[in-house]
Amino acid sequence: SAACRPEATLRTGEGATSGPGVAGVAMTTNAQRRLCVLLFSFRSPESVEMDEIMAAMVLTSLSCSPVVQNPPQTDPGPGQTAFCSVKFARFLLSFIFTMTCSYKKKFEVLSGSDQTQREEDFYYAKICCETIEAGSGSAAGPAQQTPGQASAALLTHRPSPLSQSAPSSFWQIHTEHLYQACSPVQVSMAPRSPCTVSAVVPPQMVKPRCRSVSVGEQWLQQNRLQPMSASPSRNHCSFRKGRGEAKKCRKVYGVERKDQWCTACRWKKACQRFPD
DNA sequence: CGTGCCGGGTC
DNA sequence: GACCCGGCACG
Ligand SMILES: [Zn+2]
Repeated sequence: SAACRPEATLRTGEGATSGPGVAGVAMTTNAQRRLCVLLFSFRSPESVEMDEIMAAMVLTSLSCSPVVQNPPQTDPGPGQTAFCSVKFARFLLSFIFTMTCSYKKKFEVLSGSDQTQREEDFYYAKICCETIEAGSGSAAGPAQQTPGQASAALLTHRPSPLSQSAPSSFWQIHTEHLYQACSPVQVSMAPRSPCTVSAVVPPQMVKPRCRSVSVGEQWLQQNRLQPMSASPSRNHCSFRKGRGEAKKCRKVYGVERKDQWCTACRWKKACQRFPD
């Protein structure tokens, strides 16, 4: 019922990603809001402008989802939390897409099939968030396999004392390539919530391939310890104007569609739709 | 040079 | 308040 409802169904391009365009991204969140599912497929980008808009929307809804929010453990303040979640969401998206891209490429090489024309292949990524219990750090086992699916990657990220800005929770990203099924495929979500997402997958038979990567490594690399150079302020988050690398309304919508910018951007103020 | 946006306007 | 813009700091 209302246990799970799609938060966004959209198309996105290379905006928040790198590599080939991404068409059709659907996102759902379960009742406990601990699990998030991205369903997407690839294709060659056509309308780059539209794609970038949608990519920004995916980012927004993903970063707003409690799956990516920082659990109220250390409570670093509202501003910092928002910053971290947006940044982490951006990182998750690009990581998932690039990883799926490389998997897709590798599969094409191995199978010898040119799949550039195949834009109906659907992939999906489960993003699980389990708050860490004191002591036992072992999370529930990998997501159960469903007929018609093969594991493309199983990613995990565990918090380390070095990762200050990373959410202090257990992360499990499970991306899968859907094939073999001819008609609507059911994607099961959390065991408790009876939420399902259906997608039409082309009839096709290929052999599955597995690989696993660690998302924690890259996250830590990209968010190395803050330089913390001679800074007069003793406040926690006092990084200066480092021009946060985020697509703002101007770059997303373009100057010609200025009427779609948020009011802050229209008034040359700090963007409030895509904050850093 | 394009972009983000602070400070400082006007109505 | 809403709205506009010069000018500067980034990359
Ligand atoms: Zn804006």
